[in-house]
Amino acid sequence: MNYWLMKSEPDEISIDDVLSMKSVPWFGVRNYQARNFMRDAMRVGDGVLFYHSSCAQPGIAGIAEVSSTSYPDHTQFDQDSKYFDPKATRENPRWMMVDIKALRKTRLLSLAELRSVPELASMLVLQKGSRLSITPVASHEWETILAILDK
DNA sequence: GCCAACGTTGGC
DNA sequence: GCCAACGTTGGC
Repeated sequence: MNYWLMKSEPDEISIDDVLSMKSVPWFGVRNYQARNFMRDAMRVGDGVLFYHSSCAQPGIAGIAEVSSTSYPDHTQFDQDSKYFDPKATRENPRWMMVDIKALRKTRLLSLAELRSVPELASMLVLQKGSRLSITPVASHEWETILAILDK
């Protein structure tokens, strides 16, 4: 079992939005590293820290899980989508996605608070210049965060 | 809105 | 394969 942190702009999809649905297809990822994580490493049941980014209060907003293996992101074929990719074909899809299922909303564990916890200093999302929308989370980081949230 | 940091593109 | 130019991310 692996753990992940996945960023979402709450203006687009917030933890409340995801909670209101059984599962959501994580379309629109257009970064190879992030795609490779979904395609090669994600398994059904993997834990997900749902992170709100590009907003007034960035931070972890909920807990989710991976609910499907990867499959082609249909928006790459849709000319009307902002995620359309003219170089992608149905025979050779370039972008993949998984489904995500929200488990619960948490209190907002802010970026500032994450930075204040020494055990979490290794988190990829906290590294300088980190922009990846999907990053692996070490099991000790996952457990530390759950312990903080359950306190 | 600013801007540092990063990823991608494309000419050579 | 190099690398400058460009576009994007995302905190502040």
